[in-house]
Amino acid sequence: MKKGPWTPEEDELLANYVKRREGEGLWRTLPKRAGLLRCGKSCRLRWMNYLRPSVKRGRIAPDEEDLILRLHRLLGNRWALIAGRIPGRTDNEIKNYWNSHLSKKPINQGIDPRTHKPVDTSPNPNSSGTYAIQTQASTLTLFPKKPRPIFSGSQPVNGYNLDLDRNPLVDNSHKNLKNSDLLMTNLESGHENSSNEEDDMEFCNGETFSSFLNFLINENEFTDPQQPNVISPSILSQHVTSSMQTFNLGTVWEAAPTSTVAALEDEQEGLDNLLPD
DNA sequence: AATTCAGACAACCGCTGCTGC
DNA sequence: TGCAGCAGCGGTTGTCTGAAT
Repeated sequence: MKKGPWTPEEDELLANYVKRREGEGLWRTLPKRAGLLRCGKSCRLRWMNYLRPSVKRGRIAPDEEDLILRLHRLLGNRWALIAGRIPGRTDNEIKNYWNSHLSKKPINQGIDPRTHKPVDTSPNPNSSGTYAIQTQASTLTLFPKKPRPIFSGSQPVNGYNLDLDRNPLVDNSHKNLKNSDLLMTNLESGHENSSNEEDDMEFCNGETFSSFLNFLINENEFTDPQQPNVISPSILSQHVTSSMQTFNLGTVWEAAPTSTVAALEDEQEGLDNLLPD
């Protein structure tokens, strides 16, 4: 089994085979059929990241860079999802570009590239829990009208512990969702837990998710002009309400009342435990 | 000219989730 | 319900190339 860089001859063998024969898929048996001394995984990666006709070569344009930054702020290191929004770019390419270029930009601006929030190493006695609001859109406060547990156990998202049983951002008495990642996950999956017979929720499809993501990318609509790094709950709740109408999200989501957001801001204690080392 | 170093990118590896049996 | 096979994902490592010394 050969490893390392691909030769032009190997590229030609693989590309010709995929184009002329069976297309993508059946990667495990493809190398033997195509006459390649590579593992199927390597063939798939080479095709997806380099040989596929739709792959765009060349430098990342400024508008693409801006889009990557915005999507990363929303989605974290979910490179495949980000790549899906940028035509011709692969997850590997975006990941590499982020690690070698973009991750340094926020640092230079005093922003943590992982959380997209200001780096503040000094203790802040006046933080009063607003840290929760400043941890990017991940604190977007949304929950179903008919609350129910969807996730259990620990699930690190963007470097934060989202253990629903211990996470002070989660109102466990109501099992409300208070994280856009959870929202995203449910939007993407179409919500697999909707088999409950008393379930009258309508979960959106991928197209709706795509539209909703487009909507979220326009970050300026969510931010307070006086605090550009802070998602404004009031502005957000207005837009979430409108998004329910615009994207036909049905009765699934409603914005948290302002009082809930205020209550969150009082839950400073224990937040430090959520921070990554 | 030779060597070292850092950046960019390609490729690998381990893991997860999905699907079919 | 459990298992195996598979595709896909994200973190990590390897390789190449050009600049600096």
